[in-house]
Amino acid sequence: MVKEKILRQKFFTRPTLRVAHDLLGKFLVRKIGRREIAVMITEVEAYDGPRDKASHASRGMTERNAIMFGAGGYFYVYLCYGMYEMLNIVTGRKNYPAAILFRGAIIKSPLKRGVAAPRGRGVLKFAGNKDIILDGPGKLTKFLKIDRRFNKKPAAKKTDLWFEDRGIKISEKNIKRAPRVGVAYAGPIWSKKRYRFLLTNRPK
DNA sequence: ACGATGATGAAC
DNA sequence: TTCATCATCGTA
Repeated sequence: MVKEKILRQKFFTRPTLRVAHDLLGKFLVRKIGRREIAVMITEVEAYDGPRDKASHASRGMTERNAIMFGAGGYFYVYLCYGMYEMLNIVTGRKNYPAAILFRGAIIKSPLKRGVAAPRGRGVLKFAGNKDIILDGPGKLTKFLKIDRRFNKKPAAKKTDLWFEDRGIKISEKNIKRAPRVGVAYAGPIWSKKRYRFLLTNRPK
C-alpha cells in the first residue's frame, strides 16, 4: 500500500485545467471530531480566468469571489440556490481568478474497509457493502459537512479539510471531458467548453 | 416539471 | 432598497 501524500499548495498553483485533470482519483479528506473520512474525487469542473463567462470572476472582483483572485490552494465556498454549499479549490497564480468545483466523489465499499462516515440529521445513509456515490456538488458538501466556514481557508490538515494522493493511477482512457453543468447563462462559447472532467469506470 | 430558499450583485 | 438570478436537488 502506498503511503498517502498530502497535496501541497504547489499542486494548485498550476494551470487550472491541468489541476482539474489531476484531481481525478485524488482523495478529499474531511476530519470531523476524531474521525477522518476520505472520498475519492470522480468529477470536477474548472472555472478558468477573468474571461470565462461562466465564472463568478467574469464580472470582476466582488466580496464573494475575491478569494478566486488569490493564489491557488485555498477553498472557495459559496451558497447556491439558497440551500446548497458549493465547494471549490482556488487554482493558479495570484491575480488570475480561477477555481475548481467539486461535483462528484465516491467511497468504495466503506464497511468492508472499515471506514466510518458522519452520522446525524441530513446525512446520507450507508447502503451495506455498496459504494457511497456522491453525484452532485450539493450532495458532496452535505455529506462531508462542508459549508462557508471553509471559505478562504487553505487546504491543509489544520483546517480539517485537505487532499491526498493515495497512489491511485488514473488511465487517460478513464477520463472524460464534457461541458459544464448549469452554465447556459455564459453564452454559446463558454457554456460549450469542455471544462468538466469525469472519471469513467470502463476504459475507452 | 417545479418549488424550496437566501445570498448576491446590479439597478434604481 | 428592491429585484432578478442562481456553478442544485428532491419530489412529482
